[in-house]
Amino acid sequence: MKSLVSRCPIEEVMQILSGRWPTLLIYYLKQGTKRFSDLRRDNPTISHKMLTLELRKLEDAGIVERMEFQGYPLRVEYELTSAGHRLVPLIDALGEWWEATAEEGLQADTANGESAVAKVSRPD
Amino acid sequence: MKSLVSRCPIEEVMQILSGRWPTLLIYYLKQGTKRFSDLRRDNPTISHKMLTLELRKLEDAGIVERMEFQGYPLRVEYELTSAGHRLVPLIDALGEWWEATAEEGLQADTANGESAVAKVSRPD
DNA sequence: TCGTGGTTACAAAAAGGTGCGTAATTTACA
DNA sequence: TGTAAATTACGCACCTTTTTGTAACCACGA
Repeated sequence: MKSLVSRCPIEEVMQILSGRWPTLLIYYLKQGTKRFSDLRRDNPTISHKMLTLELRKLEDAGIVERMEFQGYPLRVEYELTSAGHRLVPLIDALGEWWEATAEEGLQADTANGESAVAKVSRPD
Repeated sequence: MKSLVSRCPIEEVMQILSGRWPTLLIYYLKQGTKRFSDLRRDNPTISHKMLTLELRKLEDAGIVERMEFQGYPLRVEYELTSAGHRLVPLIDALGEWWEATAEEGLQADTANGESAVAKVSRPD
């Protein structure tokens, strides 16, 4: 699933953050340490399997730390690493950008139609 | 496209930026106006289908503007909207965060509050 | 038996690739 | 003079690949 042989750091981050779950999980984890079952409650639509996969991915990326405590039943806690915490404001900024964009976008400059804007092509 | 009924702006942005192409296309488009065929040359591994789909998505999101010039053969140019330009530094910040993280991540740290509890690593 | 965190096998769904068709004009060529 | 080919930016149908969901199973002790 990962070669991560990309020369571009942006490609690499997006490989990690892409999809519905990563940013959502980070969102919940920034509230503090969470157990596996907490995260499932926070986000009831994620499947058991996806949650483990996504957490593993975030762990591998150094965003989340997994702590396993022996005991019965088994207890595992997840929390953001310091890198994970530094990521949070960047993600938030994207959300804010989107909100701002959505507002301005209400007066849709996308005056679509069959005939597009009359732009004249230069002779070439 | 999708319902986009998400209450969370972050979920919405990620829906747009997720995947290999959106940030890559934005990257090339920040260099200036590009034609469809330019973008294919910039990124030879994207299929024409994907390119149209992704461009349409970015257009719908208000990130890219599509300009169609009549003439034969048809000519279409794409460029970032002002919102698109404002997005660029946010994406760049993610890339920088990743680079910084990758460096420090070589010694996978735990700069968080240390619980004295034993931490057990997963078998694998 | 239940509950925790996790794995695996199989099935369904989504994403993506390939290749053909199309428009309106110009050029290529017999 | 007739016509076939090429051009650009796609849409569409079909098929493969990847991702995700479902469900069953595991360990352990209360």
